[in-house]
Amino acid sequence: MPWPSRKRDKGAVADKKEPDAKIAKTEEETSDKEEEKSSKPPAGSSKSGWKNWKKKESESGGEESKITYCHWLLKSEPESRLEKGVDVKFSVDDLKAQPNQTTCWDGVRNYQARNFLRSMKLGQQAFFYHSNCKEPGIVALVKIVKEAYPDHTQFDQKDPHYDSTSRKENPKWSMVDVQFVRMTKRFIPLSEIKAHHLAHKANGGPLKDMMLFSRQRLSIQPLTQEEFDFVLSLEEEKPR
DNA sequence: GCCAACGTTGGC
DNA sequence: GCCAACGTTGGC
Repeated sequence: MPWPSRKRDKGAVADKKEPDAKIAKTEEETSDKEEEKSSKPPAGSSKSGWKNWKKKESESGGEESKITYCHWLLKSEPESRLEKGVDVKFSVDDLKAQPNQTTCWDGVRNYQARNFLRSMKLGQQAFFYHSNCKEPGIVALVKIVKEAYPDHTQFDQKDPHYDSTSRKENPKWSMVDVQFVRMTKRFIPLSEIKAHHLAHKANGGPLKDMMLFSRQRLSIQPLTQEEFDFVLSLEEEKPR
């Protein structure tokens, strides 16, 4: 059976040493300029949360457009779907079944998403999101266990994400390795996140600019600390 | 399965 | 560089 491929396994193994990540420094034209990097490695964990959300806009001293991202949301399809004859299904259960519960996040073929991938730092946490399925939403927490390095599937003609225009000397696409951390205490549906987003947009709140809604098709999205904390705090609430 | 959103491609 | 055609994503 075809392996999941959207982002999947195959070589993952976190501590395998790769010659290193030689990210091409190409600077492909990117379609955006956002991305900012964080810098503090350990993503903390959260808890508390959103009590400080209000300050975000006012603080940041003088430049508020300098948002720092240190958390992520990774979309993956939990239901089977063929892409060039290969099943791209990769659910959180598939992730948990990997050696070390770790996988390489390959197959990303969008420049903006790739750039975010390249700015990910070791130890940062991300939400594992199920998309294109009956119940879209967040199911688990994962963390970055290996920073960006060339995505080998771009050179594999049999891979659905093969890119004939990419050269080994200067790979266009990158991937990171991510490891399962834990399931969220409950499934956090998109509908619920969206309801909060709409409310925050109207009245202010941490989710008012969440990329899930402004860049709906991006498969790799950054979250601010406030967004991450707020969303995570939802796991403590009763499902509505 | 439909279709809106939106990224990419390519003619000019 | 503009923009229409086209392809993909992903909610519903």
